[in-house]
Amino acid sequence: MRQELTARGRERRGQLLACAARLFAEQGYHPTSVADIVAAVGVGKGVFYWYFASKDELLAELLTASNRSLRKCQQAAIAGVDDPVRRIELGIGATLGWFAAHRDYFAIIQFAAGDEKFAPVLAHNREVSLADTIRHIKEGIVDGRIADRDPEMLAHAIHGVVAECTQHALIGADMPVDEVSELCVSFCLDGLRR
Amino acid sequence: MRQELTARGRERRGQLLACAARLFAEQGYHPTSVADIVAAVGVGKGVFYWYFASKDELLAELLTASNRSLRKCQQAAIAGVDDPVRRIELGIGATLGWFAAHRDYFAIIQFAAGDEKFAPVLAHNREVSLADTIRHIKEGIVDGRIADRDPEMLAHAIHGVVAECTQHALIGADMPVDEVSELCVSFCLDGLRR
Amino acid sequence: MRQELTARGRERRGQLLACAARLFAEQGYHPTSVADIVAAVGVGKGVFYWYFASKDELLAELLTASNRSLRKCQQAAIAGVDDPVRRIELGIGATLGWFAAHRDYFAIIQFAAGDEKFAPVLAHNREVSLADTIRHIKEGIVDGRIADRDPEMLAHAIHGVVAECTQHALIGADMPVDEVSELCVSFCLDGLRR
Amino acid sequence: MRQELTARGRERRGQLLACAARLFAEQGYHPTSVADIVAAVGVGKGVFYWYFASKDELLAELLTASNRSLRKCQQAAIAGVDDPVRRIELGIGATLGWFAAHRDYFAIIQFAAGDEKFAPVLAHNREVSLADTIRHIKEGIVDGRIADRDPEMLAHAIHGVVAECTQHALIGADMPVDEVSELCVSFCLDGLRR
DNA sequence: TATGAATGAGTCTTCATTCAT
DNA sequence: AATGAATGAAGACTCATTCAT
Repeated sequence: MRQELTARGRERRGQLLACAARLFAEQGYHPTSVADIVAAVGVGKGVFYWYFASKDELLAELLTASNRSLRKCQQAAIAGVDDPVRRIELGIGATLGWFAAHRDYFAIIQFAAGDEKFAPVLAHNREVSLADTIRHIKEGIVDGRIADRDPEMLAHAIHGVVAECTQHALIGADMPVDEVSELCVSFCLDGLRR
Repeated sequence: MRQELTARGRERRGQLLACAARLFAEQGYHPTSVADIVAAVGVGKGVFYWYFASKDELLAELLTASNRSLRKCQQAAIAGVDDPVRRIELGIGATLGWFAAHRDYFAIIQFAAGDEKFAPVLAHNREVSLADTIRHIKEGIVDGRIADRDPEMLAHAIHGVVAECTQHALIGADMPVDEVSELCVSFCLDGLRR
Repeated sequence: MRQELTARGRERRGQLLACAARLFAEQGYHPTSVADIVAAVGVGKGVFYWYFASKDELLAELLTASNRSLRKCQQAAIAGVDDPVRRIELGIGATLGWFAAHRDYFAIIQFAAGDEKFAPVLAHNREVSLADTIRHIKEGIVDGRIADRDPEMLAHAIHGVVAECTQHALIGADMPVDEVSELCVSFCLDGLRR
Repeated sequence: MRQELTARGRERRGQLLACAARLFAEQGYHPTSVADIVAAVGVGKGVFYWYFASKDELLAELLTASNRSLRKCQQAAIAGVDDPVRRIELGIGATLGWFAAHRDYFAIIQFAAGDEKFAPVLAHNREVSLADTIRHIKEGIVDGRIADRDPEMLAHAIHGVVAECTQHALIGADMPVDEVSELCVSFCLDGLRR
């Protein structure tokens, strides 16, 4: 809505975003009312609508902002690494690390995935992330390091492993990132057998 | 609410359940009102509350019923099979097959997973299913057919692969079950490498 | 919204319509909240939306219903009269009589005329009424009883006279209908001069 | 609010007035927010309240200013004319001409006429204008040029004709002022008959 | 003078649930 | 078993107005 904000404005906006993220993660999106959010920040109701067009828009922004942050993290992790398999390993680690540091977002993303209205935004985010993984896989196949199967499906499989392990081991069981990461990596690279 | 239902009553209840499932899958849980459901069935609003204590309860029932059905399907698939690795393969195939035949439930389960109120029910369902997988994995480890790593994490990894591939390949891309199944199995068993 | 209503339902609907009309006339449309209306009827807020899709829709219905009533009155007045000039006279009288008996509607119609959203509905009502007047005028011209000028403009002029005199003499000054009617008729038929 | 304004101040005030008039005419009074007005002028919200005590006050000012302008126009038209009938003719023409040149105000006045809050202001404006017309009529009656009927009612009738024809022929159909004027005059002076 | 930010009462509307018949 | 009607708490959002700077 607003394009140019004063320093104070940017801060308020950030407060609202952060507060909303926390409340959404704690109580869920629908159970959290705009009134709850502004009360938590300690401002009037109008403030919310000065900075955001709607509650939905705020969530959408949370989604895109978190995705931006996650991708930045992933890309920093693989910067300068040539080996595609190694890039996959590092990407998995970066993703797990990011979620460990931003646990709130996991619940938010999971909610959004189950809602008709936000699924499209998430789908787009996922596409982008997937495309990266697919690229690494294709390079790996060319190099002969990765078995020659449908790269898209393989990418999905990796994402599935990471998502599930994030939820169970990081969010649920609070295991150390490295350990979880190692398990995901070894499962993805070597599978069950031996 | 009712314990004993007439034949007609059981049918009504079934209609409501089926109609609700369809509408929840199409439009989402919250966007579907009780009024929508009874209108779709063509009955008055009171009927709904004759058979269900609340809208939430109906969803919970949908969740447990679908889980019961899925498990039955999985168990039928592995009945009489001794090889644990083979049991895992068959379980994956059965799961994918079930979702292919009950696509509506995928959306419903996904919604429930993102909702504070229903996550517990799902978590329980998942526990049960996981326990099965873990058992197979442990046997496989004892047999020396499966690498000796944390069986719980491995089970989660498998579930993640199946969930993601269900969503992408079955629901999204409408690929044939066998093909998807084969890919999931080979990924889980052999991993990416070679 | 509802199509089939029980007797009780029809009554409620009528109460809401009548109450709303009174309040709109007394305080204006915008200053009257849905809460005011249901409170005046003594029912819960949901009842309003059981019978009407929105506050706007209720007003629209008030507008069309009142128009229907007015037209019925006008047509009853001229039924069986052949002389077009006489029909104009009788139509003017019927219109004034109707407004005298339904003073509330005058304010409502006047409000609606000034609102972008309802002007179209009114415009349509006016078209219909105008068409009648034009027909009479044309017949009068053919008969040689009425001067041969643009019938549409003449019809508008008559409507203007009636509207203004309704507002001033009936609503404002509470003059007897017959007297006002006579003045309108003589003005329209004979003009100012002598 | 302010009594003495700088040149720049007067200009700003004028901009706000003009912009508001345009927006009110285009979208209606209530649908136009103060935010819309200041955005259209390109200033901050505070500016509005520097020059006007409230949105209502701005509209009231628009109403009185437009009335002042209209009256000036009418009086210029009849200046130095003795014949009362001729003065009526000229007044009608001047009124139609003014509205043709200030179409925006028609919608604004029409809105105000239907609003409890502004009707009084308009009523007063109308009184003044009516008084003029009544004076001409009375003189005409004394002269024997105008039939001896209630001058107030006659004045209202004339105003009704002019209002309706303004709306229909000028605003709606965009007919040339002279033509509309001639029709109004002939209707008012001669009526329908012959 | 001017601005961006803040206020908060007030509005419409939805909907799960209950009730009288 | 079933219905149409009723309830009312709760929610998102608007906007005229005010304030700190």
